[in-house]
Amino acid sequence: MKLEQAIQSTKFRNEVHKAGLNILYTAWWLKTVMSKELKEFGLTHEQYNVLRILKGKYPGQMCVRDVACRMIEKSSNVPRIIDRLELKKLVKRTTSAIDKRETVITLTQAGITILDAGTVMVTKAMDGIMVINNQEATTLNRILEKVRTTEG
Amino acid sequence: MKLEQAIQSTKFRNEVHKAGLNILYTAWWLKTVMSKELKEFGLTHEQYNVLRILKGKYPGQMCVRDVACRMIEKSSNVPRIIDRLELKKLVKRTTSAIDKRETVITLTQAGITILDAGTVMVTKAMDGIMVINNQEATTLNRILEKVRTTEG
DNA sequence: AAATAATAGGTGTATATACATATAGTTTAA
DNA sequence: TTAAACTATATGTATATACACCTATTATTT
Repeated sequence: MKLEQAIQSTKFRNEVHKAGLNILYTAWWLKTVMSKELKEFGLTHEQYNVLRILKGKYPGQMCVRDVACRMIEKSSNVPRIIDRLELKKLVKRTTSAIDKRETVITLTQAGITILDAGTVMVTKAMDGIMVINNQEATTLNRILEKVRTTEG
Repeated sequence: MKLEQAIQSTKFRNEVHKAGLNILYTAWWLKTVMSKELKEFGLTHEQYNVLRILKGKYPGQMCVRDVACRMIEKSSNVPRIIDRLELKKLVKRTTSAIDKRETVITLTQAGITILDAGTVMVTKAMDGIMVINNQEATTLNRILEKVRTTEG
């Protein structure tokens, strides 16, 4: 669907302004698709991301801060997302012996199982809907990173 | 900042997968920049969007449904966003005389004033940070719309 | 005309974001 | 070595998202 139809507007200051709205809308759309796939596993998009990050070091562990700095949305409240994962017994929390300030998060077997199942679905869905070729993706990545040039 | 640094990961299935994450991260980044600009006006990003949508028909009015279908994030709970705008006296709610189910929303003078001031700041910020040229923006728009081909 | 369906908006609940503050533990420096 | 600064995590609050459900009103059907 064209952006004009999606937000019922044709008034953009210029192509750059339109690109900003297009990025926001496409991100919302992607998140919605992912969330729908994850629903059958009782996972939210954000819970899934935390599990995926933890898997990156599995069977090693990560502290809350390590998870947080790998999140796409930097303002995510990781302790609270972990609360919910812990309730569902998908992760375990322990206090680090080396630095008692740190909380060490461990993926449980149930966590691995549900993550792998979710990943199959999400990957299939993404490959099915993001119908752009490799060259287009490379161009997209280049321009998005140029958009963020002034970052930080 | 490169995506790899931003989310401290270099493992992407392919360029398309990376593009998906890049879209999500860039969207979060854009929203963060906008929200910071709007903070001095006591507006959230979403409240600002509702005001902007209402301005599109000003001095005409819009019902809640008309606002909702123009929102970038379609799952936004518009009645509740309007609750907050009404508390700040930036909009007024009245029941439509023609169809008593409809709630008609009107921008107040205070709403127009704060919206215009916010727009100056947001526009300046966006023009300052989105340093891509017209051709790049056009390419970006074309690819993003191709990404969403399967939508609906 | 009465019953049924459809629609608009509001409300409840769980989760997440955004940000401020609190608390415990660690490091540094006077 | 004690005080001060810093760090990691948790917690509190307001707002938003996502989605289900309720109520009032309007449209449709029989």
